[in-house]
Amino acid sequence: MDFPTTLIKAVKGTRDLLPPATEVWNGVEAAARAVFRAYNYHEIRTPIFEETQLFARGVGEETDIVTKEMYTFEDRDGSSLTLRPECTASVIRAYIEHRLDQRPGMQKLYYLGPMFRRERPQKGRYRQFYQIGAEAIGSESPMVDAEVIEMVVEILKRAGLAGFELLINSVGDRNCRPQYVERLRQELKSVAQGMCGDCQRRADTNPLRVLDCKVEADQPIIEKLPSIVDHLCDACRAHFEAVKQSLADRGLPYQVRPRLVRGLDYYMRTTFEVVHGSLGAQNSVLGGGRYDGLAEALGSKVHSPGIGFSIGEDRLVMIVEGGQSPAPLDLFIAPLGEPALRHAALMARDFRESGLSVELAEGKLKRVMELANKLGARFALIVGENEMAAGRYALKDMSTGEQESLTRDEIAAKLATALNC
RNA sequence: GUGGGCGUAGCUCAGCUUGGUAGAGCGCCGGAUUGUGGUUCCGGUGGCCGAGGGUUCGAAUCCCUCCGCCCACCCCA
Repeated sequence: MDFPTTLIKAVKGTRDLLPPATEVWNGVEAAARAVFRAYNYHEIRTPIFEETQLFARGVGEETDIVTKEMYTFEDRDGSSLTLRPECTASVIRAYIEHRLDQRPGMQKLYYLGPMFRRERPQKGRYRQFYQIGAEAIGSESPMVDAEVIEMVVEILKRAGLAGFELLINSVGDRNCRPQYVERLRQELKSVAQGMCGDCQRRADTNPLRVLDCKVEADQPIIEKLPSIVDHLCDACRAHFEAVKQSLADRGLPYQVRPRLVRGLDYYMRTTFEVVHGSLGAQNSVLGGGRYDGLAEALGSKVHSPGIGFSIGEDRLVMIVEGGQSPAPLDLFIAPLGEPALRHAALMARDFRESGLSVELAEGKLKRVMELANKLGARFALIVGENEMAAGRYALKDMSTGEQESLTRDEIAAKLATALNC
């Protein structure tokens, strides 16, 4: 008998989510769905892969994301497909394709599911990762920005997260941003040589990223660089002020971070991020922003301004985990002997039908009681010959050890009261 | 793509410096207790010591190569 010498394992950067961790994932997702519902967002499910061009156009042809960090492959007919690295482009594509702009009001859509990136994995960053996100399409109002931010904070709270910080910024629009970037580039020409190697390179290739440098020695220089919030055009400044005002009205604490510059071309005006200290180098739990030109870039004939965010679910689960325990088992049934087993199977079905989680296992009583304990059962029900003859069964409360002899109706009533609280 | 750390039981790890044929705790299984769990006690199962090659009488241990995982960088969706 030959056994394979190399075990097949989950591929690099992917992982299995096992119970009881999956309970935490479901808890986070349930919290998100509840909040989405409260804000009148509705779920959209887009394909997990798309034509490569969608992401290339949406994200920017020249970015690292497109050139080397996507899961791109050739289909059998020669077309280039890509596993979605994010969902915003897909949502906008669907919005255009199905003329959702013709539907009444704004489109408020949410999604959740796996995304893919082809990078070296590290803490909180996997090749298959999960995002929960939403897009509000069809309005430029700063009130929408604030509501989206309020909603995402509500999701985090509802999911059980505490101790996070909300960071916001405005990156301007097509008018003022290029001017600011040029200004920054000029400024860097004189100071860049005093900075770290990465920054010297970025000063040319991607000046905005210099602002995000973490090298300690560079910080004094960065402090003196011009800030984007001082270079917004009138319209962008008014928008930003209105967003901040609305956040204040809503009692949402935030910090303005002029150095919060999202890397993607399509972001305009409001950008935001939530960070949490326990995450290591990848400390961002969620990011989002306004993308008023994206729909046009993807071929929309109508102006479809939007704002959205996506939560890194892997990271959120990582910091929420531990606070929640797996769902307990309501009832464990221990039948003794063959006739009791058949009888118990029917009892199990009835209790399950009434909404309880029920497990049933045969074997030596000591053995199955041990199992009941390990499974975290709230109650154990012993079904033996004595019980069947008497029509009264032994119901044991596993936490107190108390046991009483009850009829089926009494058991049902007792379980209902004990478990409904 | 680049750098660093780590691969020994299901899990967490010791053993490696100074080579002598594999350990602990937890878990799992059984017993003390023929129909009663948790605590306790006793016993047991469990390892191609990541893979391949080399040195040696002898390698988990020393050397080389490869693979995998983790962390960080680049970048960030």
